[in-house]
Amino acid sequence: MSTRDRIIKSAVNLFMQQGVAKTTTKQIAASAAVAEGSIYRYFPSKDGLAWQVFKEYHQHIAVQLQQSVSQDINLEEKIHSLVSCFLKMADEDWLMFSYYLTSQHTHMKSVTEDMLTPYQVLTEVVEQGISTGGIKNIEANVITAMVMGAVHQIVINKIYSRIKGDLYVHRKLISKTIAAMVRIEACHYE
Amino acid sequence: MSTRDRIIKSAVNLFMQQGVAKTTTKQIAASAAVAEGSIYRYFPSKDGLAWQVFKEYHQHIAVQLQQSVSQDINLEEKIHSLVSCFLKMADEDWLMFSYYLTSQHTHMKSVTEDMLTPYQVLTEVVEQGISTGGIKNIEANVITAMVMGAVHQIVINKIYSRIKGDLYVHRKLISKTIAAMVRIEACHYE
Amino acid sequence: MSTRDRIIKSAVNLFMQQGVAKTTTKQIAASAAVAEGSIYRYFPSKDGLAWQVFKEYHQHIAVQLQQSVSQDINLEEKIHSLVSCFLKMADEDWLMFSYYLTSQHTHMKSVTEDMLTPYQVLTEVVEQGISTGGIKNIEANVITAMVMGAVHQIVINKIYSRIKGDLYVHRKLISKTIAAMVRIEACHYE
Amino acid sequence: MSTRDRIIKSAVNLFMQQGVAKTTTKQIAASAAVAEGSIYRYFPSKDGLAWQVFKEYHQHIAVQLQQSVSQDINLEEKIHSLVSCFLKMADEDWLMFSYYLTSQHTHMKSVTEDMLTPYQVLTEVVEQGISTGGIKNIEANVITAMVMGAVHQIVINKIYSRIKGDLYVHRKLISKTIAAMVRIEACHYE
DNA sequence: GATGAATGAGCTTTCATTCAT
DNA sequence: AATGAATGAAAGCTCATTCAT
Repeated sequence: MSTRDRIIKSAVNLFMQQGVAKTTTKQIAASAAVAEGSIYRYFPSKDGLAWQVFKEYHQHIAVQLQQSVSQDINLEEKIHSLVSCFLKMADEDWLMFSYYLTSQHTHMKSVTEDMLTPYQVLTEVVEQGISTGGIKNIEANVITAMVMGAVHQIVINKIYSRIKGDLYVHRKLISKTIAAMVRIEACHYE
Repeated sequence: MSTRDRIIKSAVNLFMQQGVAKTTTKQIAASAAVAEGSIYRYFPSKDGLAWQVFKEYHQHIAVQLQQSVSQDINLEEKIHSLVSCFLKMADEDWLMFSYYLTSQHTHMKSVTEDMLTPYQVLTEVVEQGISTGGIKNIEANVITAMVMGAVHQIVINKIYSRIKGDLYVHRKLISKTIAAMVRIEACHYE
Repeated sequence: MSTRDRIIKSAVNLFMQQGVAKTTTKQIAASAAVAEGSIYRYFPSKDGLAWQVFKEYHQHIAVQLQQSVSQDINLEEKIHSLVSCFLKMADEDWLMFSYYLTSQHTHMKSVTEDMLTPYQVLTEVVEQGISTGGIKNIEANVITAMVMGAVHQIVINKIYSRIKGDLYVHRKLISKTIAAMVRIEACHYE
Repeated sequence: MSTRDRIIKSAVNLFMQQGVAKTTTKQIAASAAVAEGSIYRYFPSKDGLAWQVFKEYHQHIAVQLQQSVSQDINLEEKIHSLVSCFLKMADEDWLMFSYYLTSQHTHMKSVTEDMLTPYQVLTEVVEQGISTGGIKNIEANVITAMVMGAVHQIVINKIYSRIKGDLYVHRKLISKTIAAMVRIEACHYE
């Protein structure tokens, strides 16, 4: 494990336990068994470290999601692929995944238009669904939000210990539920 | 507006813009037009202020949600009441509401069993639905998570400017979608 | 007990336990059952209170000591009177007395020439002893220091719990010891 | 001179002039020509610094006193050794010595049983004197207090400018006086 | 005389960052 | 590449003091 990776792992671990602000560079250095100064050879600052780690993983997730649906044609298949991919990633690197989810609010302002995001991948799938007629409801942003939230909260509730064990086992139920969500027809506002 | 309320409003405003850690007591005091020391007459510390405000509003939401469903018998009615109440509260006090949602991760560890939470209110409604047969799926915790997440994300995406305008207008679509979610039957795991 | 006296008693009590610096006006007010602001009706400041109380008691001791020897002619009688008076005062108002002794270092710089001090009273007795021939040693300041220190330390060691119980019972032994001290002849420095 | 020693010297100097409470860490840092933060690399806090310096010197004195009498057999010799050692130390490092004496009241509560103290060394000498018959009076704690006080006050009165110049020159007179003190026979209390 | 909320200067302490080694 | 002592800006917080009631 490289020095850089040791720093990342130690940092994310501490960030999750205490938050970025309450985590000191001294703690990170001690946990990674490097000198405090060494952090600055790989990252511009503590906040820069927090951001860079978020950004890399954020984009990693987006790429994985995009690849997971690349072969699918059918909407239901796409949903299943996305959900499965998402849950598998959460199970496989729980530390990074939970850090990604809980630190979103902090970093979202810094996400620029040119970056590929999970939200964009999902939006694209939904919009394709609308254009091909599989999705009747035309309020894409509301649907997309609800779908994304539904899956996110599964992970968040595991962080809060309201759900235990691997999440991948729930992929069918979750996919089915989401399939039902997108099938809803548009409402006429009174 | 009392000194305490001025402090709360100024603090939450700054917390939302910069996060708790990056907000200084000096800023809060200046914004509330009180002396820095006055913060400590009403709150034990900056973090204590952040927690207390979260806690009060968290419980306020729970109570409002509980009241909103108290008259309903039908499951669909309950869902509609909860969704409407939730969205109305978000629209009415957007500042507090968005602070509540974005600071959840920080404060959830400190929530004790004896506190009434929105999650509890929703869980109760879902479990009643299961026991009365309206909900077929018996994985209450997964359903509850997805439902909660779906509604939360609506608000979060407004914070991220992915959704614009009042949220209350979407109550019918959201309620209908959630009604569809809970109607899903249980899956048999392979 | 007047408000002023309640403040003094509470303050001195706290000063002894924690030192003047670590004692807050809030504590004094709470202990004296008055409002914080009321302290300032009787004293100019916290440090002013500490000083004023010291000064009053310091002079009170000096006056008592002076009176105690006013009738005595014989040197041994004078020593016995001073010692007895000193010990009796310590026993009678232990709180004030121990405050006086332990806070001396802090306040000594502020003692002006015109104030009557215990040290002056003792010096006078010693110098009379020298001039009447009862004391052979002419290094008055060294003798006086040693005599004063011998008696002081009795009280200090009670503060440190190295001596227990009333001090007045030791008056004979102490007087006798001091009588022996002043009887020492001068040394010729090599 | 090491960073730590520069901090100690500057701190003690300021503590003597103004007291610990009125001395700021800024002043210490400026006087020692180090950054404020550097104080905390060597000491846990300002009070911790005050205590640690006291403790080290307190124990240093105790060790020196113990060594000074280690070769002596005769009681009078012991007294002379202790007095000479004590006065020499005062003359040699006046700053530390006067800090030690004036800050005793503050720190005495924190002295634990396992620490070697000057008081213990003196007590041992007195008790040996009693057991070997050189000291008739069996109230060891009263004698010890008086002897200790007599020598302390010499130093204190120099702090108060009541005595000028080196103290070591007075060693013969002081030793002789103390020898007379311990020779006093016990009193029968009426 | 008494109160105690409000003040704000100034304190101790922390800690991200630098840089000589 | 790695170190960790030194830095010093800036933070949270305290608390003596004031003053309208």
